[in-house]
Amino acid sequence: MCPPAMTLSTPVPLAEHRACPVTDVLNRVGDRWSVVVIVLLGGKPFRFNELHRSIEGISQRMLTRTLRGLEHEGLVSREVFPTNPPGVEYALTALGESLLVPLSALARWAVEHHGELAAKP
Amino acid sequence: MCPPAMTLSTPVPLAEHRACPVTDVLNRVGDRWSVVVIVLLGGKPFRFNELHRSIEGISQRMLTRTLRGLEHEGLVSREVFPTNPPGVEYALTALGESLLVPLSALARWAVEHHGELAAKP
DNA sequence: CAGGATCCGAATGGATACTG
DNA sequence: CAGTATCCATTCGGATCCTG
Repeated sequence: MCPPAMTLSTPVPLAEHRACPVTDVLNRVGDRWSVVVIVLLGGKPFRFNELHRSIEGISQRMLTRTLRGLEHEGLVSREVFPTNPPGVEYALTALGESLLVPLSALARWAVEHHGELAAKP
Repeated sequence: MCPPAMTLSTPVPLAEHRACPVTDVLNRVGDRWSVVVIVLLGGKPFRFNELHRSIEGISQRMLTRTLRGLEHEGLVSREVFPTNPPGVEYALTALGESLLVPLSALARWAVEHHGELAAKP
């Protein structure tokens, strides 16, 4: 399968059938926290605990894992300042910023149509 | 937290602190198959087994569950034709179609920047 | 054809305690 | 401050068998 767009640009690495780009991106960013982090970092760089305080409900472990994941995928950069106590600053990379665009569109849809989705109970 | 956009429109149902709209939407649609199904149905209505054949790798159980979820959230409609053998047709609702728009933007980003994401191994 | 019902392994994610 | 290390519950999702 895979969205129409793919048929335009597909060399397709059949070797080890990787899922289609869309599925792949969602597997990387579609977890519980990644998008939240990206959107926050879209506003300004954050320090670790600053992020921790800003994201309600996230555990320290998950924040670490999420950041490591995003960093490792090239969406977020991590800079260490060897001050005392040490400071670490996270920010979006250029790639991360580019992802922020379509993500913002999705966020807009979310706030606009949020009420129309049926409740879960 | 929650993206800037939220501060513009937030009545906030504090009662039972539901996550922010963005997180909520991602929890509903950010699973393994929902987006794929939505994008496919964006092209035309599908019958059950037609979908099953079109989505490589999905199990019958997951297709059912995904469709039930989307239907129950108001993103997909389900119409039964009491023919013999019976036919069931799935299509996007108006809400589903509206979601397709930002999703397409994300899909476009995916196919364009797919190669830039670092590999996982 | 379009599913419902079970079973089970794998991945996700929270809580907690400890560290340079 | 910015993590790492464990432990454990829940969820996700595939495989398989069965039905109107």
